[in-house]
Amino acid sequence: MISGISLKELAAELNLAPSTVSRALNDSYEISEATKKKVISMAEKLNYHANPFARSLRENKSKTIAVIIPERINSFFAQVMDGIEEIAQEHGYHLLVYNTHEDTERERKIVNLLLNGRADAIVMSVTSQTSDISHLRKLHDRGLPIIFFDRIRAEIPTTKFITNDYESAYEGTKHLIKQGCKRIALFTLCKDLSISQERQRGYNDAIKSEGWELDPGLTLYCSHNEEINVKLIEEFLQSPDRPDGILSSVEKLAFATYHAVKRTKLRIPSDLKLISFSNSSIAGLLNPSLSTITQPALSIGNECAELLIKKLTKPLHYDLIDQVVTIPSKITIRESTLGE
Amino acid sequence: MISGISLKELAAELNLAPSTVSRALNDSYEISEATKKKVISMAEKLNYHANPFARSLRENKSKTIAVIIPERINSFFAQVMDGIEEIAQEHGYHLLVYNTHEDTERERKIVNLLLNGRADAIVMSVTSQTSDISHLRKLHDRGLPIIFFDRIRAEIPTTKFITNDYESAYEGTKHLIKQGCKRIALFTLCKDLSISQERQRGYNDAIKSEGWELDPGLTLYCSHNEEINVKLIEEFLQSPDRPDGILSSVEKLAFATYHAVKRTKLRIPSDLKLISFSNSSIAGLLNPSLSTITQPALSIGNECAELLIKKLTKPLHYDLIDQVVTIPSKITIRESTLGE
DNA sequence: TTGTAAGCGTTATCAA
DNA sequence: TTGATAACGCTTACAA
Repeated sequence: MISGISLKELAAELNLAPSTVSRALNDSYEISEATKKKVISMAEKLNYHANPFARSLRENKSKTIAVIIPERINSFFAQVMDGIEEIAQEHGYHLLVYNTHEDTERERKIVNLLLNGRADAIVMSVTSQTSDISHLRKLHDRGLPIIFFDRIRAEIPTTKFITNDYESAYEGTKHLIKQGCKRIALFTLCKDLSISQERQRGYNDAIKSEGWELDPGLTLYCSHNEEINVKLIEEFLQSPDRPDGILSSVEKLAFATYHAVKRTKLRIPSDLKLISFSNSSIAGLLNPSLSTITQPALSIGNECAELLIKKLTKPLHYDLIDQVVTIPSKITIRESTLGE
Repeated sequence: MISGISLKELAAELNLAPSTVSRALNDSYEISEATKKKVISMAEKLNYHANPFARSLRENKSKTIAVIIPERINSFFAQVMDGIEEIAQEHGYHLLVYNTHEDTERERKIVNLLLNGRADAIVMSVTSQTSDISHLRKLHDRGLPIIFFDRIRAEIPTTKFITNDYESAYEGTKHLIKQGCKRIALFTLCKDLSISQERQRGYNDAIKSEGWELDPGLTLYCSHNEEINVKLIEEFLQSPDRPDGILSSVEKLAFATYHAVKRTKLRIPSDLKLISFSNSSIAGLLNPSLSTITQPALSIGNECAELLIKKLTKPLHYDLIDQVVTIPSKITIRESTLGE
């Protein structure tokens, strides 16, 4: 760290007590306008900048929010981050960012790092692998304000922001049915994630609403490895009971599907229709363009930050009550689900 | 911030002096193994975590690096961030992240925020609009270690990491020529950015190497607004002296070109060939798939962080000398530049 | 090998 | 309206 001039030195230069200067800079009512002016102009002249660590130590707060996400190269998480940063910047908060790379061990380490108060609060979306949540519980038990979004853990009693996963998946599946699909598959990452479960429920209920049987073989669990996924999907598409419609619960599985389809003789949408959860701006560029369920990423980020900052600045008036706030997604129909 | 137990309290619990406990926890050679063991186990038992601000204040360093990027929803910057974080985590450094949204005023504010020593160093890529660099100079003059990548400013005497922009643009243009293009356009963001200038030079030299005239009308300066760009490109493609080949110096302009082409009767690659700087994993998914010049984003991030951390931890042995380090890009030929 | 004490740069309490 | 002083939690001379 670079040391500039200190408050004490500034005070000496002004022939004032450090406490007076401190109060003047913090615009205290106890200080005369004349003194304030003098102090401020001298502070500017000498390029004074308050040491944030001394202040944090003294005030017991860091003006910093930690954000933990499972991956960075993902338009949804990137947009949420932008949403959080927008509000944080407005209120003078800084953002400490951590990428877990979908690795629970890494998530645990990062969370433990935050146990020392480096951040005033945490906004996070858990790893798809996370099953043991003792590290999250510890954080919450210590009283550190924490908010979850998208990949939430219901067990931690705090506010969570998600989209209407059930309804979106239901609508998406219904749309595929309306477009003539008879065997609809669900592509997902894992069974454990709450959002995966909700999306699965929405898909299930849409299938059942037609009086159809649920076929467990139509749910494909994918990995985090692009290549493996493409292979997996390709095999699935080559199999005798291949689907004629796919609801992809994750953007990258939709991309993997495009890749896989290229290796087969199938064509989208004639042989296979596809709709996916995705916030990617290039959905419309794919060939054929991809029908999407777009999550309100920016709003989710905004809401997380707003609530958190309210809680931090007015702890008596706001609380992170144990509730799930839902902001609806938007379905955009494009060529990939065009009917015959 | 949440207050846990302090060093003093931990020491009291152990019937030891705070200094002894501090040394034990920091694995000092002065402390006996027996004491160390006792201290560490008690620290764990009582869930002790050193207050980072007290330490920062005392040691005059924050173990934090600030990263400033012009946009987050961009695969290149996201990958660089991942590269920086990888090394930073290894060395126990935290990352403070700021997105300028290509806005110079925002960049200036953020940079001024960092004047107080909140971060030990800065890694940044400037806004494409930045012309006045007094804020950057001030940072550097104060002695804050700063490294630039990609969007660099040569005026600040420090280490910069870039890719071989000139050669890549030259090779890309040459490739278009070899594939039969006669009128090649360059799509770029602005004239001021050093990388834009280098790419322009590469393009220019490739054109001239054929003995062709340089046509200034073939360089298209785009904005940051997607819609405007699509419109601009569409008009360009509809004009009588439309190009038959395009070198796009920015990923998003390639996407905009796909959009624009959709609105015309032109076809890629038969009527128009396209190659672009891009780190997007979906380049191969576009139809036709996009030939790309892929920057070594992860390596750039790694190198930035490694050098910076060396400089921070061993200031006597390493320095951020005024030089530009070049890591080469990789050209991947796909369908968008297929010859007849 | 351990303890004492000072100090990092702030802000808050109390006194003037 | 301003000043003196203590305290936040840590590390490091220096002393024992």
